[in-house]
Amino acid sequence: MAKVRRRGAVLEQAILRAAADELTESGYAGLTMDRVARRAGTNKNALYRRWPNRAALGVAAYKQLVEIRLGPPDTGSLREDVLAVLRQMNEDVATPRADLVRGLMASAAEDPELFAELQKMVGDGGSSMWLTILGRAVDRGEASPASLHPRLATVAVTLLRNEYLTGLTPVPDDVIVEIVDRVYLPLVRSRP
Amino acid sequence: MAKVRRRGAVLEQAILRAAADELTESGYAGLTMDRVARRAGTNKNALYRRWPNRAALGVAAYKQLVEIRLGPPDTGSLREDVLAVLRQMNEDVATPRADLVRGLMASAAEDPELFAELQKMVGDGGSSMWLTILGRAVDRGEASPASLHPRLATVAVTLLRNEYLTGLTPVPDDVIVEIVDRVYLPLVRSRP
DNA sequence: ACCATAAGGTACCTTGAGTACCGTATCAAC
DNA sequence: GTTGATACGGTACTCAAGGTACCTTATGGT
Repeated sequence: MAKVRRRGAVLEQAILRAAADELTESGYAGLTMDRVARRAGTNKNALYRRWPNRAALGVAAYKQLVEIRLGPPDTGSLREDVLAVLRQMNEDVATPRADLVRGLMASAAEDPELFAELQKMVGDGGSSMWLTILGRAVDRGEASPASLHPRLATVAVTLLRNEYLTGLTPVPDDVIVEIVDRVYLPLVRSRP
Repeated sequence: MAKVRRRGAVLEQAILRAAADELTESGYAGLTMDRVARRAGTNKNALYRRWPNRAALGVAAYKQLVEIRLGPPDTGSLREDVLAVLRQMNEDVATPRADLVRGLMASAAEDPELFAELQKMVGDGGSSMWLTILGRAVDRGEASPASLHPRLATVAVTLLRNEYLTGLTPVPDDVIVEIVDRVYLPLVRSRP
């Protein structure tokens, strides 16, 4: 019996891979320690040696899933840039992912450190990206320089995130357009 | 042994009361069927005869907690009105309640009907109240008539809700002021 | 070649959701 | 009253899943 025994980083990656797969297939509810262990071809010990509990593994696995970040679009028009980002996000976050974030948030709330980590991935809103997009728009005269403030710049994502956290995904395209045309564009153009 | 046996609505109220108490004391995680039953002086049968599962009971109990709605303030100034509502909300929703909403949302997501009900309580944002506040502001010339649109009117609550759903509560007062002064007021004043 | 370390294997504890049954108080209808 | 359906109380159970304990064995460093 040739039992090649994986160790360290190799095994860790295998576990994370298994966990991420489980997340995408069955959501956070489907992420049980036994299933992940079995799928990774190992057992719960190996998991608990690395993560203190299910929530921590969940967050780590989720991190794998969101690593694929793309740069800001540059269509030459603020409206198109914003629509592109929101639509992209709406696709990424479609049905299974929203459940996932809800589950993780609920489950990680007990551990402040873990929650903070999750927050970085979910709640941040990527303000630097938005400031880039807006910066270009300011140069083109499409937005006021006063709009270059994180809270203001991320209003569009924040509203969309609210939609899929409190509603059912995916968000209809009309809603996205409404957010952009009735809220975001008027806001960044205005003169405070 | 004089066993006065409660039935129907009486018992139902007792259960809901017990569940609501459990929610405020220990959060959604503390809402176990056994505990609620014991606290209400009954047993799980009585619970399952009324609600199909824990999530449904949780939502029903939560409804009890949020029934106390107050009307919109009328300070004579839009800024003060908005600040008052947001600050009130921030107090109401302080620490335990945010966990609660997160837990319920995650747990109710499987049942669309239940989720919709919860959404009405959490996600709605009370657009009618906001339209009232804004309506007065329009009369005073503090806001543009074009701002009388649900999506636009509720932007402030939505941003605040996002804070306490993705962050840890309570939200610092600076954040509330920032939302009002840098986003909401400029938005409702502007007119393209 | 040795040895601490970390795998694998398995069995276990505990909590909590949900179910099944049974006896009995309550209420309505006759 | 007497009867009969309903629904409450009590208890005991199943099942799934998080988390722990303990032992054996492969692995890689010294």
